[in-house]
Amino acid sequence: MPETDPLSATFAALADPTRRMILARLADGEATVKELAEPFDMSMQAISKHLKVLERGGLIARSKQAQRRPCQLEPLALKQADDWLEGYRRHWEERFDRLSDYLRKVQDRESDDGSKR
Amino acid sequence: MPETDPLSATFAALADPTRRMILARLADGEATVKELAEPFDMSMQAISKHLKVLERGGLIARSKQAQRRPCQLEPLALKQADDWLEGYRRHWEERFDRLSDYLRKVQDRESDDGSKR
DNA sequence: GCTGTTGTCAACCGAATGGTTGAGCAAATC
DNA sequence: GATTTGCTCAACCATTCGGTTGACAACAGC
Repeated sequence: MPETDPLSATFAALADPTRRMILARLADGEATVKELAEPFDMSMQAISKHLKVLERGGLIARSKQAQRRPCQLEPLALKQADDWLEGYRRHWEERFDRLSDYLRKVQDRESDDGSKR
Repeated sequence: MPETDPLSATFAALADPTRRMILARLADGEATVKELAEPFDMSMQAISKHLKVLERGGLIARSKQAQRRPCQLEPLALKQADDWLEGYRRHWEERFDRLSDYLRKVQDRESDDGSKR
């Protein structure tokens, strides 16, 4: 995925359960590649690639201490994904409202049935 | 991408500018494949494929009227993506708070400098 | 019953993804 | 200085992606 726009790179990085688990781990604080690879049945090289995808998506930042290359969460990209979703919030809230209306009506009708019985 | 988990399918569907533009169009209301393809310099087959990806991501629903196959936004998947992001909200809010603190400190220091001048 | 419109399916293509193994680098340790 | 540890790079592989073209199905209108 060469020269993609930032938002696409972010969403693409999020579209993988392994990478989302890595992010979950990083939410608890900095970690090295070794530590991140630990829980997975996968080579460290594979994890290294996942980290590169996360980095391109702006989701993590990497530092350098000795031969270790610790990663930390970079929340700005997450916020930008959230900002994009924000533009659609009213859609699911409206849908939720309609659902509530419907449930209320159904309940009213059931109450009527009950009174007739 | 076979038998992916729903959240991954949703994020993957969002990771393409064409598909996000399609969603933006659908936010204004139902549209046919032809109408959706209109603004793009791309075959209708390509759009049809994008729609299939969006459908697999749970982002759109399709009905059937005559030979037309209109699409509409399905906001639940967007909400679920948002719910996932919700778990990280505190991270970017904390970061924002730290930035505010920093800016406040810088401003204080500049005020000191000013008083010394 | 033709003809045009709308849309999908199938096959193909080049590029990207997600994994592997093997080699190698750089810093810490013996 | 030799070895181990932590990590990346390069090459390879199968699969998926994003687009194309061509054929065709289903319905509408003449």
